[in-house]
Amino acid sequence: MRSLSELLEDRSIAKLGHDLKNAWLALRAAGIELAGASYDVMLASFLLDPGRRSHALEVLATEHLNAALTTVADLIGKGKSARSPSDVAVGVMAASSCANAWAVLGLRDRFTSQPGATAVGPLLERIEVPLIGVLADMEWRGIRIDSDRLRDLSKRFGAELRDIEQSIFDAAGTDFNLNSTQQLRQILFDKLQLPVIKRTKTGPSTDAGVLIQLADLGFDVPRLLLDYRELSKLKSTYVDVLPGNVNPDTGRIHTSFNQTGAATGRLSSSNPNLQNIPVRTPRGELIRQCFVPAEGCSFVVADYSQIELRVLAHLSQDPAFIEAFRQGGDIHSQTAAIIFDVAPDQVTPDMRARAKTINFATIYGQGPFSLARQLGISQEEAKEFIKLYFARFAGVRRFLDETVQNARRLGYVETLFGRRRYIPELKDLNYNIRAFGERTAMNSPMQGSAADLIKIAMVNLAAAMKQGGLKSAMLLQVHDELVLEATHQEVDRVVEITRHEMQQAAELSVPLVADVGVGPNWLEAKA
DNA sequence: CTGCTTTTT
DNA sequence: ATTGTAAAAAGCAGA
Repeated sequence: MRSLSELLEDRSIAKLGHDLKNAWLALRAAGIELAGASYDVMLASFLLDPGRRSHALEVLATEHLNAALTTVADLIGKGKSARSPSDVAVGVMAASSCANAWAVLGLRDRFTSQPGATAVGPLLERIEVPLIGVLADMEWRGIRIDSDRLRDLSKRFGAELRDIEQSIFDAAGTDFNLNSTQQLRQILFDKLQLPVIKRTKTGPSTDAGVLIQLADLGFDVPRLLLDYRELSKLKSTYVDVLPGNVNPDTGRIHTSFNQTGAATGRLSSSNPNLQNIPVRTPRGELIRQCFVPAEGCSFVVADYSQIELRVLAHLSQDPAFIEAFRQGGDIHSQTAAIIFDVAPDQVTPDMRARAKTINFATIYGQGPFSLARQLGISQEEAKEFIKLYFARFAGVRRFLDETVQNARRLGYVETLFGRRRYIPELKDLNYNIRAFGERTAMNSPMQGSAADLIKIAMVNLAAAMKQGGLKSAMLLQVHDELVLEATHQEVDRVVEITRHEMQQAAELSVPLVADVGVGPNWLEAKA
């Protein structure tokens, strides 16, 4: 019989690590299927305090059990000099594994008797632990890409890049490293004497906002550079890298979904990150088109509509907001009609755009200064606008104020389902840190509740598809969106089940709406 | 390794 | 008195 680590090398989808999901995948690679999980120390730690730096077993064991565990890195080394786990003597590995098992049991006892344990229990049992297997299945299945098309894009982007590069050198009158902000500063602000718009800690900023302003003043180098930056980012981060992420055994890309990555309760994705695939620009769309379903399948893409604003409406119980969502239709237009006190059909595109901006500003706890910048109005006007907004949505103002007050008193905020996030910054003596804490306190319940809702939907959807004996499956989660692969036969059923499970994840004071689309690639499936 | 910049929701 | 929008991952330059 072959060792587990040999099997892992065969099927690198199963990554060595100490979380339960990776163990699940490793066992599957070895031909052993777990029936389910009952507890996960890492997830328990995450729910008890999502803000802490590490939830690694050895760190938790040191802290709570005063025990020093041997890590995988201790045994095989790190980075390029790392040896294969199969080189470690069986006895050594066994001893380490036993110590780990002991630590898991000790930590579980510790955690279940801890003060915050009552709040954590249901989240762990009903959401996070059931989600482990769902995510393991998604990672295991992976997603297909059109590598030929990406290589073609790489050539095209490369040629374009060389042209732009030459134009910039001509316009600047000298060659330099376009990727070096230091050299760029010298060209822009010393040689060409362009005005400094904004500073970073280390010198004049050259970020996109600055370049746009300089381009609007009629300067060529910043205009060309914006194009260069977009092209270069997309090529080096996505177009050139994604084909190398294809697993040779499966022909698909297997990302990792991290369940303890974001303090709000959102998932994160890495190796590669498939939650930040471009879409905004025409070139971004070309990249999204390269994500394609298996032969004989279509993508089904389901998006929650305005989930964070709906959560806000529910949590705040603001009557105007709730009524707007119950009416249905475009929420930003509805908001505009309420703020500007006009009939819904009298809302102009500009009014809608302003309403949309301030709706987002509210979700993020944004102040008048940045709202003014975004809307292109004075700070005074922005203050008036915010005043008007909160006069119409007094319930939202009250809710946000109470949330911050309670957070100061209790030290934490909570989502709809009791997921906590501690915010020590609220007590900091530094004004900036405190203001940051206040924004965190306002945003986390909304972002976190939305994360809870889609996780519940995912667990229920996986169960429903299994129940229905469907071959189709979830592939990706992108915060408010699910990407599924459905056989042509099953497409209609998958669309309906997905919509149903997302919309019925919980009963709120406003309807939950999911928009579902079908298509031959990720771009075109998005409704 | 840190800072800057960019990508997504 | 003082900044300035929440949450991530990743590539590149330069020390």
